[in-house]
Amino acid sequence: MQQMEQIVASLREEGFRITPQRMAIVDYLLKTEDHPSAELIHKVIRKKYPMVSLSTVYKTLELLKEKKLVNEMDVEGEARFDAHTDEHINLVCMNCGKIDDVDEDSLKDIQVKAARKSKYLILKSSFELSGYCSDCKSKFQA
Amino acid sequence: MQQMEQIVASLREEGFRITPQRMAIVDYLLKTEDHPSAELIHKVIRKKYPMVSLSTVYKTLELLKEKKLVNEMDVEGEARFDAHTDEHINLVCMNCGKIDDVDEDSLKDIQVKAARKSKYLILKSSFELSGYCSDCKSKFQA
DNA sequence: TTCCTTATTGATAATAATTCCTAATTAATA
DNA sequence: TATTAATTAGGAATTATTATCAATAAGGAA
Repeated sequence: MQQMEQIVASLREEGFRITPQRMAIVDYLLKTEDHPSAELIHKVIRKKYPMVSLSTVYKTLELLKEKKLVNEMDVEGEARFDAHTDEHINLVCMNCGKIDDVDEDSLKDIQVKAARKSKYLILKSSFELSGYCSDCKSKFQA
Repeated sequence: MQQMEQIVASLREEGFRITPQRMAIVDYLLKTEDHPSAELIHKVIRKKYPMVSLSTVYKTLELLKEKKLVNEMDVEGEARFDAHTDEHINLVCMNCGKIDDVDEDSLKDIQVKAARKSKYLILKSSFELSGYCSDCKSKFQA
């Protein structure tokens, strides 16, 4: 679990400016358990900080992604973001769109094995399972 | 490794028609080791069968996806397709865009564990590692 | 603090992947 | 072969994302 100060330090260190817009986006991403889209981040943040534009949200997410401070994932053609950057599995509900995280230590081993077999230099990982969450599952068993 | 006949049978069984367009797309996906985009599938297929439109490619891929005859994955905002539906890890080269598959038996276990922990009903899985392939890797070590 | 430089922002235009629309076509069945 | 409902072609529409660029403001220097 990373903290605001770490992220701010990491950006400042490389000469990036700490703006209220960036703070707001990072703050929201750290506090939420969701995996929001750029659009949703924009919508939520505007309630508190009306002076944040959608293009700034996109640019900030791109920066955070590059610095590996957030992960990006794709759900049905839409990018979703997550500041929880430890190795984990994303569970995507195909009905309600919710995303849950599941910690799983063995992912690291798999990554190492795959790197060895393939001779790739691995920089990013994404483990995703899709289906129906416990709530939605019941609707399909009626 | 699935065969053409299986796919054709599986579609016909559910009342879907076997059209030359669908055959061409399935045929190409079964023969290639690549993980082509809709655009590329269209381009390649038109050489042999000029009467296939891009929207048909999209619709056919959607159908094949629904019937779980191909998997879809996302590479930098572009959908890529793969008729190799066994459990495996996709290795995506962030430099040349190549995608390799690595078989890994332990994925099934992980899937079962995650389903148990989360109470999700798992329908689809996607294990993806990104980095540099062995060819591109060397360019970054000069 | 005040000024300066330049990264960052906001508004909108541009782009590109995908989906939608619908008349024309055709695979499958009798 | 005739029938008909599924499928297709092609272009328009949609939509998430990126690009553009003048205006603004963060951070360093004086």
